[in-house]
Amino acid sequence: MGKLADTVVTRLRGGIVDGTYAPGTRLVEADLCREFGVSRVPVREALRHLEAEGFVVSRPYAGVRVARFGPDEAADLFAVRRALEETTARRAATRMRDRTSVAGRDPGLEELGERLTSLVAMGHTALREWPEEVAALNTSFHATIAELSGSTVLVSLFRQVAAKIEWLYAMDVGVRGPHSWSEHAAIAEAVTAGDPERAAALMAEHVEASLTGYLLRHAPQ
Amino acid sequence: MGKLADTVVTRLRGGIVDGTYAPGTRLVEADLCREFGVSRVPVREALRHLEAEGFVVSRPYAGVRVARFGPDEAADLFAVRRALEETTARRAATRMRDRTSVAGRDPGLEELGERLTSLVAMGHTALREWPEEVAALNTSFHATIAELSGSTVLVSLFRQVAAKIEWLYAMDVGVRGPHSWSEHAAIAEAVTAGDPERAAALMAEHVEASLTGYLLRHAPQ
DNA sequence: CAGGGTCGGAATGTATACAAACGCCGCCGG
DNA sequence: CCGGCGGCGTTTGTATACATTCCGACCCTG
Repeated sequence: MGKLADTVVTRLRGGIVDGTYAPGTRLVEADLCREFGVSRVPVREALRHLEAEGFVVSRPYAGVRVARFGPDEAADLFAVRRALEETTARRAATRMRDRTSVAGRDPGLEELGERLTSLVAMGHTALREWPEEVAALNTSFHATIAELSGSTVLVSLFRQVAAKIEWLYAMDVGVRGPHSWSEHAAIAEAVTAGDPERAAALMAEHVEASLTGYLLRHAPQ
Repeated sequence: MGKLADTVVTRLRGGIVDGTYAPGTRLVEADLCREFGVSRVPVREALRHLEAEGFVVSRPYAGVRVARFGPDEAADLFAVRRALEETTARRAATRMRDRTSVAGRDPGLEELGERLTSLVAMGHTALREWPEEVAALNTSFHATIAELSGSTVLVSLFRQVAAKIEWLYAMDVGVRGPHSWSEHAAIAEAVTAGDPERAAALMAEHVEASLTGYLLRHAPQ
C-alpha cells in the first residue's frame, strides 16, 4: 500500500466536501492522528496538500481551519469550470480523432472511450431506478473526459474544481438538480466520434445549463 | 519567521520554473536538506505541496521527480488562464465599484487599487530603462488583480496557472514577448473605475493576444 | 557467456522525541 | 470594576531515529 498521507487526503477532503467538517472548523493534528490511526507526519503532509488545493487555510502556530466558502464564489467556480471542461472535451475529442494515426499508442484510450459510453448507459437506467447513484455517475462521467484529454495539468486542475463544486452542492440541501443525461449522451457521442469543436460547444452549453440550474435554486430568495 | 516549509516551497518552485531543476530530474530529499539547511520534514511537506500543484510527480518508494511539461499543454493552459483572469478582472472591478456601498469594509482594497496603478506606471518606465524587470512587474500586475477579486478560490487557482505559464516561458529561450503596457493601463483603468464587463473583456483580449504571441513564436518551425 | 536469482545499499515512509510559539486564564494595579 | 500583563498548558514546528521497500550489482548456474 502506497502512502498513508494519500488516504488521509482522500478521507479528509471527503469529510470536508460532505460537510462532516464544517467551514471554519479547527483541525487539530493530534485529533486527526487518533481519528485515522496514523502519526503526525502523514497528517501534516495531508494538510499541506489540502492547503495547496485551497480546502484549508493555515497560519503559523495558529493551526489549520477548514476554509470558508461563500456562495459568492459559486459563479466564479462555474466560470472556471466552463473553460476547463470546454478544453478537456475539445482535447479528448481530438485525441479520439487522432488515435488511429498514432497507431494506438495509448492502449488505455479505447478503454476510457468505452467507459464513457457505458457510463452514459448506466446514467440513463440509474436515473429512474437508483437516483441516489446519479451524482456519483455524473462525477465519473466528467472525470473520464478529463482523463481522456491526456493532459496532467488539466486533470489536476479539474480535480480541484470538481471537488469544490461537489462541496458547493453538498453545503446546501444536498439535493442536486435533475441531471440531463441526454446532454451527456450527446457529449459522449461527439467525443468518441472525434469532433473537437462540437464536443467543446456541447460541454460549454452543458456547464452553462448547470450553472443556470444552480442559480435558479438559490437566487430566488 | 513562519514555516520553513513555505520558504522551501518558494525556492524549489522558483528553481523548477527558472530551469535550475530540469523536468525529469529526481529530487532526493537528503540532497534538498543539505541544500536548504533544513530537516526532512519541511522538505517532505514542501514536496507534497508542489505535488498538489502539479510541479512534481511522486511514486511510492520511487522518489519524486520534476514533472515533464509538454508544449502541447501550452494552449490548454492559456485557455484556462483566459477564463480565470477574465473572472478575476470582472470580480475585481465589481468590488471596486461596490467599495463605497459597503463603507470601506476592506481597508486593503484602496491600497491594492493604488498598487495597481503604480504598477502600470512602473511598467511604462521599466519598459525602456530596465527591460529585465518587466517580466516581474507583469506577474505582479496580474497577481494584484487576482488579489483584488477577493476570492481565495480564484487566487489559489491563479497562482498555480500563473506559475505554470511562467515555467512555460522560462523553458525556452527565456525571452518573453513584448509586453503591451497600454493594454495593462486600459485594464487597470476599467478595474479601478469599477466597470466589470469592460475589465473582463479587456483582460480576455489581453490573454488572447498573449497566446497568439506565444504561438507565433513557437508554431512556425 | 548469458540469464536469472539473491543479497546489499540507499532512499522513502512512518513514528517518536524535543523545542518554540501562541492563547487562555488568572492576577494585579489603577 | 475593568484593563493590561505574565505564567502555564496546549499546539504547532522541527529534528532525529527506526521500518519498509526498491533498485542495482554480483554471483551462480545452465
